[in-house]
Amino acid sequence: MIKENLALEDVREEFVAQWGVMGAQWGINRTMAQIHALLMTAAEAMSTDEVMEYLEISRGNAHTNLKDLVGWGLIRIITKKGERKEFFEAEKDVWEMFRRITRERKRREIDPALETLRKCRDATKSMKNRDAKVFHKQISELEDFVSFGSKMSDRVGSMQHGKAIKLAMKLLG
Amino acid sequence: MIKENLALEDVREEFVAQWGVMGAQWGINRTMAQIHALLMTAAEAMSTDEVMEYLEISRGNAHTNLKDLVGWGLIRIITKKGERKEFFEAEKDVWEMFRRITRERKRREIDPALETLRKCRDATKSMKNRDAKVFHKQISELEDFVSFGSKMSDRVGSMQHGKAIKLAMKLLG
DNA sequence: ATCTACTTTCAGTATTTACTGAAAGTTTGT
DNA sequence: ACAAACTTTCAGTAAATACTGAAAGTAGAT
Repeated sequence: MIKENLALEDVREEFVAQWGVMGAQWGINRTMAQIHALLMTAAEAMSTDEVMEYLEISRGNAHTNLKDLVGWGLIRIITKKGERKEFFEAEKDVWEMFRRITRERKRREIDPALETLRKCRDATKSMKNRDAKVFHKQISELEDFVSFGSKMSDRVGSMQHGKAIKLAMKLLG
Repeated sequence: MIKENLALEDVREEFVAQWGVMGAQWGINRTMAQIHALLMTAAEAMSTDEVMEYLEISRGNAHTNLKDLVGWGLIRIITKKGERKEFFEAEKDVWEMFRRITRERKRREIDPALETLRKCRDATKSMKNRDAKVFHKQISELEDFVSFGSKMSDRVGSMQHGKAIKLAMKLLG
C-alpha cells in the first residue's frame, strides 16, 4: 500500500507539473494552475500550509493564488469544525469548471475587447477614404464574430450538462 | 482628408494597443498580437521595415514575430515584382482566422495535454486505494471532456462558414 | 485585555520572457 | 567574383511577472 501511494504521488506530481505548463501557455500563472491541479485531484480539502508544503512555495504565493482561484470560482473555502483555518476544495465537475472559466474569461477579457471594437467601429463609421474603409470593414467583421461567439458561449454555458452532450452528439454524429 | 487620416491613425493605434493587451492575457506575446492587429487592418501588405517603424520595435523583434505569425498561418509572405524584400499580409477572413488559431492551439497545446492525461489515467488504472481512485476518476473525466471538446472543435473547424452560421443560428434561435 | 492561531499585504528579489542591435548568412544582380 | 539588398540569428540587456518572507492585520478563546 505504501508502495502504491508513492507511485500515485509520482503520477500526481507529473500531472500537477504539466498542468502548470499548460496553464502558462494559456495566460494563467503556473503556480495557480498547479494549485488547481492539486486540489482538483485531492481526496480532501487542503489548507494553505498543505499546499505550501506540497508545491514548496511561500505562504504569500500560496495565499494569493488560492484567493485568485476562489475569484475564478474554481475552488471554494470550507471550514471544519474545531479547526480555525480555512481549507480549500476544488469544483470537480468538469462541465461546471468549463462554465466558470468561460464565464469569467468573457467578463474579464471578451467584454472589454468588444467594447474596444465597438468604439473603433463607431469612430470610423463615416470616414470615407480607402484606408478607413478597410479598417472599418475589418473591425466590423471582427466585432460581429466575437459578439456572435460570445452569445454562443452564453447559450452553451447555460445548458445543463445533459443537454449540451446531446447537442454535441448531434454534431459529432 | 489629411485630418481624417490622422483621426484614423489614432483609432488604429488604440486598436493595435488593445489587441496587444488582449493577446497577452491569452498567452500570446504582446508584440505578436500588435503586429497581427496592424496587418489585419492594413489596406496593403507591409514590409518588415514598415512594421518596425509603425510599432517602434527592433528588426529582430519584428522579424521573429512576423515569422511566428506565418507559422500560425495568420499572415502570409508576398513578394512584389521589382521589389526584393518580403511583404506580409494578414488573413482577413475572421472565420478562417478562427479555424487556424483553433487548429494550431490544438496541435501545440491540447494534444500534448491529452497525452499527459492519458498517461496519468493509465498509470493509475489499477490502483486500489482511495486517493488513487479519486485521482483516477478526476483525470478520466478531464480526459473525456478535453477529448470531446477537441473532437467538437475539429468538427466545427471543418465546416464552411455558411454551415457553421446555420448551426449557430439554430442554437441561438 | 491579551494571547494564539491564523490571514493578508507588500517591499524587495528572483525568475522568466521579450527585445535590441549588430554580426553573420543568403540571394540576386552586375 | 563582388557588392547590394535583404533575412536570420543570437549574445547581452531590459522589462515584465512571479515569488519570498517578514511584518501587520484580524478574530476567536481565555
